[in-house]
Amino acid sequence: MHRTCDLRYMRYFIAVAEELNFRRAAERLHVAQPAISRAIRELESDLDTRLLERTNRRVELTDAGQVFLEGCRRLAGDIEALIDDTVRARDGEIGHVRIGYTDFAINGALPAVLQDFRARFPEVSVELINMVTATQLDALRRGEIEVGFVTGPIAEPGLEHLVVQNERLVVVLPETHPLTRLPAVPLAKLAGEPFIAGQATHWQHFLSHMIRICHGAGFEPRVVQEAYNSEGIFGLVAANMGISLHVEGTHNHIRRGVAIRPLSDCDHRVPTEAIWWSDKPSPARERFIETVAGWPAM
Amino acid sequence: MHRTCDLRYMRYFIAVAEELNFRRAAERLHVAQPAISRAIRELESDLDTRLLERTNRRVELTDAGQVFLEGCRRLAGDIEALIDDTVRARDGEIGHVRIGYTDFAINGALPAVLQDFRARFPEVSVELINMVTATQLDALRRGEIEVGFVTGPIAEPGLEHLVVQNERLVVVLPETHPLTRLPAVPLAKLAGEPFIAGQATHWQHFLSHMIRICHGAGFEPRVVQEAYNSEGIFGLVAANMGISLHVEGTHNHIRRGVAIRPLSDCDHRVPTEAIWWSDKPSPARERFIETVAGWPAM
DNA sequence: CTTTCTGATGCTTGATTGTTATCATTTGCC
DNA sequence: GGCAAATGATAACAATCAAGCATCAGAAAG
Repeated sequence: MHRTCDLRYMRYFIAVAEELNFRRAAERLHVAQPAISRAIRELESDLDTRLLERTNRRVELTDAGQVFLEGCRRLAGDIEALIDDTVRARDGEIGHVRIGYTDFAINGALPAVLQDFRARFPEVSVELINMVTATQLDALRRGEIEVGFVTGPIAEPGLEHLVVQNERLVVVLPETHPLTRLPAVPLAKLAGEPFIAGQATHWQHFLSHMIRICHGAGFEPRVVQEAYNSEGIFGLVAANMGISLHVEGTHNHIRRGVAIRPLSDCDHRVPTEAIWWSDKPSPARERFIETVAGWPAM
Repeated sequence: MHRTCDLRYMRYFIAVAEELNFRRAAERLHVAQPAISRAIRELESDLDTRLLERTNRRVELTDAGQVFLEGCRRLAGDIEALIDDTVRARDGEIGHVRIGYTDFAINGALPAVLQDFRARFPEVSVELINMVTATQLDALRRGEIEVGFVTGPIAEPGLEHLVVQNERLVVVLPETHPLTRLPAVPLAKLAGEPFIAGQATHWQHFLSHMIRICHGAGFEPRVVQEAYNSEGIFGLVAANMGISLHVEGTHNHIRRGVAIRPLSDCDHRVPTEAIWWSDKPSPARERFIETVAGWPAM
């Protein structure tokens, strides 16, 4: 049972079993007939089992040979399939990608990108994990996700990025707030307002945008309440506890009791970026990034 | 994709992928380390796919390598299983036997033998085909059955046999027949009776026994009706159309309207034999014949 | 009885695989 | 910072294995 179950020998055996003739099998395999004779002899010797009952005039399968033949056929097919799968894994046509995403990303183009990707690579399974930007950066470092959709800008060596959204900010107001009467709100009008914001420990990447533009308008935002996520912020605004700033993509996400207004004097944009570790090769991830890059809206 | 999917290389790859260390893999396989390096390189070259991402200090699987590893493991297991199946087919532990049997055999020890065989070799499938002796001989010649249970004696070169039953004859009488008053019937009393017999074209092997013993008692049986099988014979006797001779094993098979009596002056016996083609090897058939031979009642 | 077809065998050659010795690089330690 | 240890890669050589060629032996066919 050493070199026996060499696949070459199995192929030889399949040919002989199908032709029931050593010479024809040899021709089919483009080898000389003695090679076949010896291959079969070695197979039989290693298995300690007669596979072909052969006289000088007739060749026929033994019962064991019949069983072995069926097994060899199955194995030959399995190997072809395995090679195919391996190559397709190399090309990223089968595999798995784990993707982190922020609330901003899921309210933006991410759903459409995912749909496109699943249509183009149906055999790549996608795992989606909601995380804030900072958590995604950790997860990337630990190899727990292949791609993050985060609030940028991110500049870390070894981390590649692709901007997928670049959104203006909007004011989130309680429906009854006086500023809702304006079609667009100047930033300075928010100076004295109580602010609702995401938790400082998790939302730092967005908060730095918020603080920067408030400073640009000459005031420090007065944060009266922190919320865990976008849902929480909108809820607290609806409860009239304050106002907030958010990205414009949130218009996909209307909430009763809340009014959204653009800023009249602020061109600042908050980028959402796909980021990944450029030195960790992952074919499925590359196909995913290609899909992201090819998405027209980006 | 030529010699790549050699199993040796697959085993090498499995070892490296499990150890994630070329040297340890080499030790585990009892070969030198360069052999491993080259095997992996050839695998990768033949598949045109990088399987292991390796620096001088760390080895890790690529996505394609992971897919290939799982496939190799599965294939390695399948090959072991195939070898095992092949050896078991050689030993007749798995396989198929087609068995012909007469009415006499199925009323005798055959059912018990079959039960024993299926208990001992549950993975040998048994196909049972009811045929008269002459048909079984044809089927054997054509290779349509491996074993026949026939009415003997059979003496044909190349055909081995084993006597499984050796039965006295009994008289089959209509319930109302005067001879039923005797506990045992002398043969000569049947001289003038109308006989029911199996079809001459099919039942020749049994008929020759019947005719021989009648001649021994000094008369020629007067056959008034032919039947297709035992059921038919018993039915015609019950219908008072005549009497018949049958083997004693038929007492397993009581029919309303029919009485069975032994012959008082006839020691002649009708053998039922298992027969098979001695020069056609069939491991499952050999196990079956061994079971037949070991059956205590035979 | 010869011819033809079959699979088997012995010998030689070429290819594949393994071993030894060595290198280049990285990591850890003093 | 330099040295030792460990790792995978490489080159050259040796052993093994498999293929080809020529030929043989036995059976069927004419």
